[in-house]
Amino acid sequence: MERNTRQRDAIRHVFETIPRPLGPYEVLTAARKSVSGIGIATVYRTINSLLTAGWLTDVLLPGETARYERAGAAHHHHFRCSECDRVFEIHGCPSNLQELVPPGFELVSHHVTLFGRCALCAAA
Amino acid sequence: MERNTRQRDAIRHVFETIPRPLGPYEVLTAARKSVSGIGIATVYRTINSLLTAGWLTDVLLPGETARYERAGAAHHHHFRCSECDRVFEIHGCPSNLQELVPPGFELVSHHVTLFGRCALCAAA
DNA sequence: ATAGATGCAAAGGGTTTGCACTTGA
DNA sequence: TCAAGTGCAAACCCTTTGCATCTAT
Repeated sequence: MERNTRQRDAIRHVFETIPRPLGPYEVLTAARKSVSGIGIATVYRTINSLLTAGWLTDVLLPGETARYERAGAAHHHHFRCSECDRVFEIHGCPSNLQELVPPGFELVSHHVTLFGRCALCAAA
Repeated sequence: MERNTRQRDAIRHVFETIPRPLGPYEVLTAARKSVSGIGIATVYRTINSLLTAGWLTDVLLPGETARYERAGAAHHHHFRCSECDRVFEIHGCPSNLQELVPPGFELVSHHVTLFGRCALCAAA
């Protein structure tokens, strides 16, 4: 991540503009609006640099390929709408995780995903 | 899943014998002990039939490929040891999940994975 | 000028599928 | 017997990599 290129600007712009976790092909499609010839390999390479640089974090939902979002937000989890497939941030954590840990086990971190219908889909 | 074959017996036997979530290649390796010529395609096809039949369920951990275990156990979650990579069942659920759900959203199900060190690795 | 970045295509993992052969009922 | 099941290889999807070319600096 040493040079500024049109491609990297475009990819960063995508993440700065769309406020939800994005997969590589979503990033590609959005970035092509600024740099039409950009390739998927560049998207992957840039995502990986931005991860290493701490500018992005990965959002790993069970059974799905990785999505990415801007790093820096407070610790949070995700709600995935099974109707529209969008992923939303949720704030706060389950309170009694330590109680679930078997004796002798050491809890380091946790991952929570909620599934259901988002407000828009539930209203419809 | 209409006929009983040596291959299917072997695969069912693997799941009945090894009491933890297994990936397709782990199943292949274990099944080859009974049926040496069994192929990976048969493992995948059989796993998918057993899923459909409700005899297996999938265990999806964030950022990993699917594992499978015998269906029928009570609702549970998993603890993954980051040292030995084994996956353990944990019992009980976080109690206040509903409080995390944004207004208007409808919670249908949830997924929790805990990470850390298992009792054996923590003791070492 | 030149090392870093890009685009393409090929190569890798994991999973599925087409097809001829085998086998359980 | 003969349709269901199997094994192999090819095909797919997602991701990474090799390489010739391009481009910020």
